Amino acid sequence: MTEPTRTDKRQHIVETAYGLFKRVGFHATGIDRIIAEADVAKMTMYRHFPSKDDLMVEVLAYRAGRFERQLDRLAEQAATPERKIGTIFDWYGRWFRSADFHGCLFAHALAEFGDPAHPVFQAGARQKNDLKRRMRLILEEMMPADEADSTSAALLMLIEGATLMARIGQPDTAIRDARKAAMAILAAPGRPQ
Amino acid sequence: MTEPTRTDKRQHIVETAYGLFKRVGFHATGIDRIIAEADVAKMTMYRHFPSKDDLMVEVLAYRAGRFERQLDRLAEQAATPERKIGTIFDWYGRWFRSADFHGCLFAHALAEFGDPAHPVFQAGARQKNDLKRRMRLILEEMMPADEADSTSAALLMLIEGATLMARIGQPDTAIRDARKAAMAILAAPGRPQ
DNA sequence: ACATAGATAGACAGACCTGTCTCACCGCAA
DNA sequence: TTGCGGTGAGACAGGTCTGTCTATCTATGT
Repeated sequence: MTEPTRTDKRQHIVETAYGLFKRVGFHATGIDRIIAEADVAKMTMYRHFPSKDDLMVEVLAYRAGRFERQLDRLAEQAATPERKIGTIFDWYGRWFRSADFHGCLFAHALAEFGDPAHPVFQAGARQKNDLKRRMRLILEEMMPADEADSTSAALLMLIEGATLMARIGQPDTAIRDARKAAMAILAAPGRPQ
Repeated sequence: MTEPTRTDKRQHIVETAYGLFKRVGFHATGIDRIIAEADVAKMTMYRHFPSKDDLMVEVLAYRAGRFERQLDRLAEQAATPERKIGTIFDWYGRWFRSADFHGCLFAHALAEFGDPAHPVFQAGARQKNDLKRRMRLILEEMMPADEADSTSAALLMLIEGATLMARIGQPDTAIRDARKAAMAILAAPGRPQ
């Protein structure tokens, strides 16, 4: 606790920017609005983050970390691989129904920044690859590695598609249909254990 | 052919803007850049489109129309419902591999415009609902209506997720895994015909 | 009490945004 | 040749963008 204020302010800026990027968008959110809502000086923000790009990357990293920790906690409560996958779909179902659901910030980052070399694009892509890897590792407990790879890809696609469908109006049917499809994929022939 | 120039210019502006929105993004593309690339006067653009919002909606409508016509043409060449669904996945596979693939413009519109009341958001949502309906009508030829509804939702999710995965670097595995998952869903138990 | 170091508020610069307006130009009819 | 409707280019207005800078305030150590 040598410099509590510095850390608090930094985190406060990140969380405020997160809320704005989520609700308004990356390009559509200006620095002035972030500092006004966070109630900090512009120089305070620019001391912590050299540019808006850096702030966006930091917001995405913060969000990704929180997401990973929540899934870790849920996974350790689940006994079987099937249940671990189930808890991920559970998480998404609750998220879709939450009051401040505005779609996936990482998908939005990929949409707004078309250049694959841009750090914001890469931060978005990283979270998708991380989630796929998480599911692949779970699936490798119950199927061969190559099958786990393609199956984790399919589950990720269902999740991303469901997030988009939830965004355009049907959160309940989106998670229900995604879960149903996931069950069908996991019970696919060739691995009828 | 009473006013060929007017129509040509209008269409030329739409197509130029389409390329820029696709490559650069909606917010990141300025009016000045559109008119420069289309080589028209600013007033010419504003005579055809009262605002940038109107232009964006028109671009999305143009793109949606072209997409629908392509799928119509492919569908009428396919005999069975399974093959009709297959041609849709074929179309996406070719698109993912095309040189100017930059992800789904409709999904990007949803990402950039968070307000569901915004006409650009609605144009994006409309294309997703239209594609789901198209697949639902095909599926109703081979399964009960309620099942066709949830199955078409699942297929749409796979397609949207595959588009996202193709965007972050694996177009070939994305379409292959999506198609494999789609087969598993269509062959799901309870309808083993 | 005083010095110092860091944080703050807000003005400012320069670029870019959307959208408007003016004025020159061009083809065509009489 | 003269008049006219429509199109062209580009200046302009007013606002917003990111990022910098300066001057003031605050807190702390001695």
